[in-house]
Amino acid sequence: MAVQTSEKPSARKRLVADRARRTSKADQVYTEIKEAILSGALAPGGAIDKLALCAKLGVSRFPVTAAINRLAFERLVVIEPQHGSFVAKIAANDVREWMMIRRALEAEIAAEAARGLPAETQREIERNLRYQQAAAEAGDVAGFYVLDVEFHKLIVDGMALRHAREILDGLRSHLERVRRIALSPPGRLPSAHAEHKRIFDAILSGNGADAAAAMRAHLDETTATFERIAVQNPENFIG
Amino acid sequence: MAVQTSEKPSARKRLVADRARRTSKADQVYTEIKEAILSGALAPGGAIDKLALCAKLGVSRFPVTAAINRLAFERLVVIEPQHGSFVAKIAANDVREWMMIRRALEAEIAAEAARGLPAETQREIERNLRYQQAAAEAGDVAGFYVLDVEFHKLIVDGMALRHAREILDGLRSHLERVRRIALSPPGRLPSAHAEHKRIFDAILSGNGADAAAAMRAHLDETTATFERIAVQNPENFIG
DNA sequence: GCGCCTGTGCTAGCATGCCAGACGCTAGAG
DNA sequence: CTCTAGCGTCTGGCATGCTAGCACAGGCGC
Repeated sequence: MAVQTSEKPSARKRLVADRARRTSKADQVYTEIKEAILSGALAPGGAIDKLALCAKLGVSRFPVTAAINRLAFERLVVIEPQHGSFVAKIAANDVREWMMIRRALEAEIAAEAARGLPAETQREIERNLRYQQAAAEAGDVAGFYVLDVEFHKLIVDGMALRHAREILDGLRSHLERVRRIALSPPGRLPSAHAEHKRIFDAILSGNGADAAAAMRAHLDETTATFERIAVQNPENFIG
Repeated sequence: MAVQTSEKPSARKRLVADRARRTSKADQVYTEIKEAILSGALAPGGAIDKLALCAKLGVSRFPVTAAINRLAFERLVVIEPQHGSFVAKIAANDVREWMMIRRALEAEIAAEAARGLPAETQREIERNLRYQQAAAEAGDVAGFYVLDVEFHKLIVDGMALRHAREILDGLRSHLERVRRIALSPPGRLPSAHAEHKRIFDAILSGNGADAAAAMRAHLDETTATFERIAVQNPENFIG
């Protein structure tokens, strides 16, 4: 089926940089499935039909298998040999542990940031905080969430912490599934914005302990929100 | 043809648990290569010859490709499409970041442990500390290292933190490569044992802040050791 | 009527063959 | 002598066919 219309090999230019940019089919399938899991289109515990995916995406089983293996590695899917692949379920205990890890890491990073954050990053965070305020005042929950995620990423990226960034992204991808179940109440927005501002001010003041404490307080609030979601939607959780 | 004397179908017991125990060829290859990388048999920057591995392990390219993909996912190897697969190099900056993440996580866990560690775990740690003392007095660097790793794992496992355990194992696998380059000087052993004991005592005392501080102090010392290794063996590092 | 056994339809795991891209060497042109 | 174009060879990416193991259901013996 899949009619491979191979284009002309025209340009013989050696673009080594393209190697990084190049996106394999396996990558595309990976992104596709991950998106579906995070958005909830594939429900926790649901089976993943490889052949249907092959047909839908017009690729062979190889890229699909590779993608699912990668997702299994980051614990978003569970592979049962000779049986099937399933979207991982969410345990309430896991949510607590993920948030504990986030708290430990981000508090440490906030303390580190207090010892010096690039000026460029500072400007970006200031802009982000202004947008947060606007979104909070408008009651734009979805918009605020995007800014919220960006705020946390800006600090990590500003400190050029590649590995911490990857770990936190992995945690967030799990937590994102929980958040999808129920958005925070609009009333939470102004306080979240205030907490973010407190973190940023502490970082600017150069007091690492204060910055860490502010980050801890903020993430403890977030954890409480997740707990509420779990309590109010027990059908989506195990344990 | 080949009369497969299928054993007695007797045992009809469905051992679902076996599914988890089952080890695929890809798993075996993965373990094999990872071991080679961590032990230094495959040097940083070195090329990985897939076909040689296929021949050596008597499998086709499929399990090897899957294994290398997994290793690339945890950043132990780098795949350059249409070019080759190489053992990841070690950057001095990465070592600092890995240790920062360890410090943040393990300090948090120590604080958590101070709020209550299972009695069984306490006994195991006490035993471990006695062995540490013996190894330190005997100047058994290699033996002490095994106990050192076990000490840190015991605390995490005692708190039943699966995800933190995985993250820390991943970090340790990277750091293990650095440590292989140069073992700690024997003179470090008694102080390391003393630091471990201080951590454990703080945990038992129930003071979370003390436990976290003790863990931080210990890991800062360890970081200093890594820094020395990097300075004394610049040829093994980039950046 | 009940339970074990076997057949059937699924799955993931694996082997293999082919393709396209990236290097490196060499030969030929300037 | 130098530079470049081209070809050979190596690599990873992908498609596809086959194997083995699990689950479930229906048939056979009891």
